[in-house]
Amino acid sequence: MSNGPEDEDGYDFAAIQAKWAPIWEELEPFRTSDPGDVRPRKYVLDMFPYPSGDLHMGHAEVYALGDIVARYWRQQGFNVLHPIGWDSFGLPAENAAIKRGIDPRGWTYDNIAQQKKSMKLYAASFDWSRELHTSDPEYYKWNQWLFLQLYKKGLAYRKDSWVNWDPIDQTVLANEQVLPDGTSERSGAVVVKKKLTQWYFKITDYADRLLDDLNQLEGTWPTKVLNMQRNWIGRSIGADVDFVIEGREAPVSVFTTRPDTLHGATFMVVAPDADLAAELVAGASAEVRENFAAYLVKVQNSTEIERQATDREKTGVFLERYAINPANGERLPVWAADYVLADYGHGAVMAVPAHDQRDLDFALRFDLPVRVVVDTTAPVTGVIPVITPGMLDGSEELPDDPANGVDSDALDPAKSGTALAGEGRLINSGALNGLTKSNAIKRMIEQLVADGTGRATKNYRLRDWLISRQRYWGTPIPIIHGEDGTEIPVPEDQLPVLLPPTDGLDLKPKGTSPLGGATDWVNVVNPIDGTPAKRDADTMDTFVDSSWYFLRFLNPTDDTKAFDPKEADKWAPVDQYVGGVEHAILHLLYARFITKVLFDLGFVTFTEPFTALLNQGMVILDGAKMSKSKGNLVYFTEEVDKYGVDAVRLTMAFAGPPEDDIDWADVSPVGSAKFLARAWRVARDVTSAPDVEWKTGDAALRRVTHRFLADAPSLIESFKFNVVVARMMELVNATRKVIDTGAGPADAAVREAAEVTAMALNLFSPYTAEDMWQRLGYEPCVALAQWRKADRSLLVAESVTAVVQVDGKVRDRLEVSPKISNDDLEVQARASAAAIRSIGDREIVRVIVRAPRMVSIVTKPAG
RNA sequence: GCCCCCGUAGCCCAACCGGCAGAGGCAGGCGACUUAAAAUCGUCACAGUCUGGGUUCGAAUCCCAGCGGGGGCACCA
Repeated sequence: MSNGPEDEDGYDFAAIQAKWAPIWEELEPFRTSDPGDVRPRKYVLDMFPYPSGDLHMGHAEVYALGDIVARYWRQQGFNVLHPIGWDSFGLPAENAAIKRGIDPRGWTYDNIAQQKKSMKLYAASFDWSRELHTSDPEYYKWNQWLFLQLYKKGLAYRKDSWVNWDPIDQTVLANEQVLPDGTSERSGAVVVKKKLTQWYFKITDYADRLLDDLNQLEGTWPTKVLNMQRNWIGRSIGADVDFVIEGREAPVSVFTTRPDTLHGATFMVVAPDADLAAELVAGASAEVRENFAAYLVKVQNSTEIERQATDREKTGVFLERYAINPANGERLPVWAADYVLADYGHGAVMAVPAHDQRDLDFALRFDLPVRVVVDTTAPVTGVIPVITPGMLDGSEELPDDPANGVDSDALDPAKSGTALAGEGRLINSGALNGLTKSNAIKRMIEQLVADGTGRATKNYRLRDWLISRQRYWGTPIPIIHGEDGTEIPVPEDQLPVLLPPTDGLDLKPKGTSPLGGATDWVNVVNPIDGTPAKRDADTMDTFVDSSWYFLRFLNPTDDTKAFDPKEADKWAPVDQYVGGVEHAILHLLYARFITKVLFDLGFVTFTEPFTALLNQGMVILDGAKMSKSKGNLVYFTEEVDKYGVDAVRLTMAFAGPPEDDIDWADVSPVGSAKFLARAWRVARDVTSAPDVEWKTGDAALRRVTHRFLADAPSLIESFKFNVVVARMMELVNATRKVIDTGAGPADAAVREAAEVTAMALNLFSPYTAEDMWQRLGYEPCVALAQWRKADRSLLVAESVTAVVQVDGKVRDRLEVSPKISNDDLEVQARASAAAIRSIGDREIVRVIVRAPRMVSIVTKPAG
């Protein structure tokens, strides 16, 4: 679509863009720096982009939506901080550099230049004076500072552990970077396990707070994200139970969420890759040791995909050892099996096959006993009589277990193959018999505590955050390793530890960090005793960079501190964060964690970084995610060239609720462009002067205008951007009508409507809005014009339609005054001929009146 | 397996606290302007809200069950 051969005074988006971009560049209307500004503050933040090339349609969406919010608050009289920067460390730059034999710096900063150009054209209302790049030493110096703060607190530590290994990128991955199908989020390679010494942040120390503080965000974060985070942290409440192992001094603890079923434990299982398994098998026969060794090799060579296939047959090896059940003294055989995870709980479980499907599958496979200890039929069938509270607290006798008349075979897990996971009452469990599940859990924990063989405890699905990467293009870890293996943190006054130049370095993935090859850089002198020492050659996960960038925007050029706590007090936390749902877990969880650490260290006074969150959906095409490989890409620059910035932005807002995906095949940038032209022509056609008295204008149009002024703010605040656009269209349509077939272009209400349209359009399509504003006789910038208050007297309609229902069906409509009383309305409704007709000879039993909208007459059915 | 979200015209989507199912757009039909077309302007809606129950004077909206679609987590004890 193009503007075509228009009359000389037609709408031309290209000309308008070319006209206003340099003027805004000059005026810098969105710079936020005046310390004397007394307006209330809002910090609106859009997730910063990774510069992987030019902007794409996803960027077009997020920056369109974030800008609506930022511009809105400015018009509402707030001092708005809306910064932008680049998340510019990371693997794609390095991979591109390797492929083309160039420096990742060049690639990265070229892309940033390209994106910046597009972003400026896109006219998001950013404060460009605060622009930052995480790959600048001025930024990553403070990543290193942050690392040292965590290190001092014992929250950054090194451990030797099984890690996720990406065989293509030749680097470790955080759990969060392994996709559900067991492949790498980055390279797509099948992730394997490898034992390596790596740096971790102790996020698990914060698991409870990260979980519990989500409640504070209820209502301002999407429910979906809150649930995803809760799921990810995955807190389980249960108990640790200590089992004595024959021939071993220290008991072995297991974690269980079902301590009530302890009497039903018939064996124990340890993770084959846990140290405990190796220790226990050491005392076994040569044959078993051999079997175990072979099994372990098999387990370690299996991929995440293989391991996670839930329907695969259970495997395991008996270790020829026995554990003693602390509840009843029974001897339980100890097995090693890979359905038990080494890094969850204690890497060992008590197996209760009757009430856990995995344990049952294993028991049936290896012919181990199955003992039912919860009668799951009890509450359902009433086989056990009603249990009174007195019975539960022990003051009354519990009834015997009669369990007769029940088809025991169908319920026997050993025969049915289905574990009994449901509620029920305890049997075969000594003192617990007759108790419900929850009471039995309580009672059992009390008993374990009394015996000193167990305690209530919690476990988390969340693991510590693995932050080291064996790659070049990231923040060097500020640690020096002494010859004797000691870790020496680089003194803060020696930061930043600069990345060495790439000259002479082999960036190709080879399993160890390329920085190790920078001999001059790696080899240093131990700052404590002057002996030879080596720098840590790993770099940090780039999620460290983005976990605190919102604070750096407050004083991005300060080289004396990461951020200014006074500025943080003023601006932070972020009032409105806007970004893609793909960051619902990783980035948001890390940023929340780091914020809590900074709070504990006294650097900030808040515990959650993002007060409100808007997650926009994805831009897709024909129902499918856009991707290069599928060849269904829509290009940002093409769309912007074809339809104009304003039309693309408006389309993003109008497509539907922001959290829904936008199928670019379903929406119409052409339609958006047509609407913009239509709105623009309204402003062009206005012939009255700016000082015309609005009151003299067409009353009906004024009502439309003021209803819009009254409704739009709450719609914007609840992110119903699509509805606001629809309402703008309604306003423009109404104005057009008055110009063409009503009071005409000189009417004051036409000017008022056009001005309001320009102000509102500024949120979505700033170029068109600015041009309209100027044509209406005002100086730039419309973005700084304050939102007008609706005139309340114009909000009341002259008359409203009241409906008359008889037995729930609409039978008549009455035009009434909006101020009509319930009584008057009822009188009118009872007098309605249509109502009387449909009532017939039936008796009216009830009349419900909701003036001025509705009267409901209820009759008694005839006969 | 566990948790969450969504089903309204051909399509994208509205509908405040339960109160006239339609605000807006796309596609389409018709008309005006035009020699004609484009552009522009105007005009046109029996979809009864996925299905079945329930609550209610009244249900797209609340409750239950089911069907369909989407998302997150998952051998996490």
